[in-house]
Amino acid sequence: MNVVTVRSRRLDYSESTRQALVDSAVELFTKRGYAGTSLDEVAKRARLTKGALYHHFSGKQALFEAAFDSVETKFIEKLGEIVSAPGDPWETAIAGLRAYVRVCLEPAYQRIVIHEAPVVMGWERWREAEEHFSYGLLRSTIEVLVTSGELEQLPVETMSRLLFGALSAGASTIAGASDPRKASAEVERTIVRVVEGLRIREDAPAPPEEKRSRSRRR
Amino acid sequence: MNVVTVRSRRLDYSESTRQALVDSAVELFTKRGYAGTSLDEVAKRARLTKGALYHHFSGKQALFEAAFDSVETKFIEKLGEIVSAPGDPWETAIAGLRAYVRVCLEPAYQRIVIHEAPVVMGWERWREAEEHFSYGLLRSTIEVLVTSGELEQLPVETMSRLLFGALSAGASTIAGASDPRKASAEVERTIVRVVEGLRIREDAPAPPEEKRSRSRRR
DNA sequence: CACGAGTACGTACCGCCGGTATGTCGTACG
DNA sequence: CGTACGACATACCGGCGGTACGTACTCGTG
Repeated sequence: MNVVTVRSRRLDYSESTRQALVDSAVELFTKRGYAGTSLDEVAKRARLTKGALYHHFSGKQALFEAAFDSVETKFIEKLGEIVSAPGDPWETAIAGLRAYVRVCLEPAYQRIVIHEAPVVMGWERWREAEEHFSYGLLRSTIEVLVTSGELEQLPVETMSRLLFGALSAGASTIAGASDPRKASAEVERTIVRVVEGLRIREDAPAPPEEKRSRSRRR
Repeated sequence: MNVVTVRSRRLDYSESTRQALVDSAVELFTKRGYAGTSLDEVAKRARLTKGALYHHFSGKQALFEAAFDSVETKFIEKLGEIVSAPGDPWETAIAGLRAYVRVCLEPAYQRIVIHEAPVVMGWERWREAEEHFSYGLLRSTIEVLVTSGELEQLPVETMSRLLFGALSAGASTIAGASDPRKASAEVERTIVRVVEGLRIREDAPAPPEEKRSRSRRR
């Protein structure tokens, strides 16, 4: 009959239970952290048992990575549209910056992606995964700004790393602040100011390449 | 006789075993991380048992915090001398920056203080502890720069947080780079450039306060 | 010096949790 | 209609954090 095998109802069910497990994991990891969450809890909250969990995932780490992917894809989609929108690259980049700060306020993103992922997955693997998500977005945006002559000629990779770290710290600050709205405004303002400090202004050309401001040596 | 009771030899021994436990914890936490280290291992490496460990510390968390304090005090001392040295505030601050980047390359500092502490201790408690250590130092340095008119008038707290995050990310980048020396040089150069972007240059006074610089070429 | 008390550990054990091995039920397929 | 396989559930193990308790040594006191 159909050359393309129709996706069986059974597979649909299976996929839905897998998604239920991931959703449950995201919730619990967000609330109690990786170490504080037991697999029995995750399974129970999805009205399943640990057996089902170990059928779909090879272990706790794999479950966490699935939760990580889920959170990333959920929050980063819109961000991609923003920074890839047509218009002045500088303006869109700044808009992306502001949007990302807002994403960082989501508890799930904050705890799972920013705080726990580097520890749970290991920094190397986290870095690798981030290439396809928020960091990759930031990096490509910066690359555009540098090649279009808006930003100072600095190593893109390094600059992206530093800015990414600053953004994460800003997000944590906002989340932990007594007045999040005020903190959010300050972080946005400061971050934008930092980036503008790296902007190339044609009215005052930057000093040619490496230049020692003082007689400071070594 | 001595009015002040002399410290008994027994207390000396006790203190030394405590220190041995802390040293062992620092080593193992650095190599295998918090979750990957068992208390039996820590005790065994110090030629003790878990009983001794639980006599000196209330639990695994408390042991970690002791290790955290140990690492911080060990590496931050020299940094404090550097930034509190007399001389041009800008130059000493930059010197402090470079020195801190080097501290961040220490594996123990990297893993325990930067990566695991916020997760293990909880971000709020980590932030509180950092007030007395590296973050406190950075913050006070920035405060000096702002009040002495070297740096742009921005919220000191926020600026410190962002810079601290950028530094941590830079350290991680260096540690994970295939060519650490090159990466280190790039991070230093970029960080310094970022801070210089926030510097107030009297030859070209910055636009008064908040100002939309809307004139932009493409 | 005798002796009780407190300190500095060691030993034995418990409960939880990640992981594994195995069983069971339903569905697709020949 | 039987059978093989996927989608779970159940039972169990080992390791680890934490606790309870035992013990030896020391110190202060009469």
